[in-house]
Amino acid sequence: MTQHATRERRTRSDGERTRAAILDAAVKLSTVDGLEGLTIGNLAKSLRMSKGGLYAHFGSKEELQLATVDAAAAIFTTEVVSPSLSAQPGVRQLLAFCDSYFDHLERRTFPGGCFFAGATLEMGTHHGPVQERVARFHTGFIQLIHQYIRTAVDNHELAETEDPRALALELNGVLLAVDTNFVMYDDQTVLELGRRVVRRRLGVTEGDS
Amino acid sequence: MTQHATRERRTRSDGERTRAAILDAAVKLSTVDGLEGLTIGNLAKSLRMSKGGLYAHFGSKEELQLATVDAAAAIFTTEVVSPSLSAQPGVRQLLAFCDSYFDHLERRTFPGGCFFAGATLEMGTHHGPVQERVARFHTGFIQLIHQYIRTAVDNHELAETEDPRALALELNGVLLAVDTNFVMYDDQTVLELGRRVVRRRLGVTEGDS
DNA sequence: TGACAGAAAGAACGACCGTTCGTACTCTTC
DNA sequence: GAAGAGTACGAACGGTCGTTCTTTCTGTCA
Repeated sequence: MTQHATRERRTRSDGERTRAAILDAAVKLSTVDGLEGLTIGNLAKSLRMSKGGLYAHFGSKEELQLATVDAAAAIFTTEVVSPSLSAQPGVRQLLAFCDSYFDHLERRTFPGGCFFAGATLEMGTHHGPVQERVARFHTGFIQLIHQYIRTAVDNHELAETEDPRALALELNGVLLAVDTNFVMYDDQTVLELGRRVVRRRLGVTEGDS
Repeated sequence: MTQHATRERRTRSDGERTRAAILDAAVKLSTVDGLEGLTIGNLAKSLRMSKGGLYAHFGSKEELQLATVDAAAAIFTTEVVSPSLSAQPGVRQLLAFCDSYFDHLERRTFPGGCFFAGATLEMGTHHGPVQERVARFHTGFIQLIHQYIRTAVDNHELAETEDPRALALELNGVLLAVDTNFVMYDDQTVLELGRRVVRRRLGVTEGDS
């Protein structure tokens, strides 16, 4: 029995670099035009390469979309989830999550605002593998928020009557509303408003890190 | 000087009926595929008419999109705004607005969830006449919420320290989060959760109409 | 009733869509 | 350095996009 029983595709170092560049452009383009509005032609043009060349890395548009979701998830994890994980358990983690979210909007990580705000709404009614991938990530980060809230309740930082599901919905809502307003009106002040609203809701007094 | 100095296009009664049918289908299709994802071919097919026939009513896709936004705005006004206008001034109007919003989601007025939640996010980065039309409507209903809040503060139903802009952002956020979850997971229970959250935030006790 | 204009069909246009293919180049490995 | 596989190009495919045009039909009104 040979060691190539299941033939694995070995990628070359230059190919790996190109693939990363493609996904970087794909994530950015899809926050502007949506995951469905993302086209091979536009993507190729923005990278100054041929459409055929793209198919050396992705066998179909759906594969490209799936990889784009994963790439966006990785960026979101680095910029928003990770900072919250390394904060003090409880309310500080909730605060870090929301603040990091506003920060990643402010520094315009994605030119079209939050990738997942757009993707969840866009793919909500488009059932299939791409929707499932988006939903799985969305579910994951909502559950993370739930966990932060339960910890905060256990730590007596939040009232025992606090319903994790309700508070998570409220926080998720503030993030969505801030994103929508920021993108539509290019309004910087809504970021500060969001930070204030979150602090007030979590009972965090000014001066806390 | 003749009475036809500026030639006005007079629509026939059957044409008016068709136009309404087109817009009805266009609104529904665009909540699923987006305003950009809406195509003349799909629209014609769903109406069992020809693409050419559509151009008797709309000279371009942009005209169609603008008319679609207006048609959606009219439906939204009827189903969500009007019920709130006829409620008692103050908190009851805020409550009526949110409740009517959840109701219009629940009865699936639009198959893809809230038209404007999708349209604002989709058109946010697509500058042009269509975005302006969407933005104008969005601005209008946010300002209506502001007004409701100010009235509620004047009526001492809400604390004087309440910041209208902040509360409007919170309520807008809850609506957006409920819509997103409802569309993505087809989850009925999130509607009831949204109703509870809004009531708690507005300090409305159970039993109020 | 006849004339006119609106409504609708259907064919056709160039452009772009996702995808496939044959070919040439180049990085990696023996 | 030769072999082989990954990388990339560019042309081409059928299909759909938005749009235009010509033609036929029909509601409206003098």
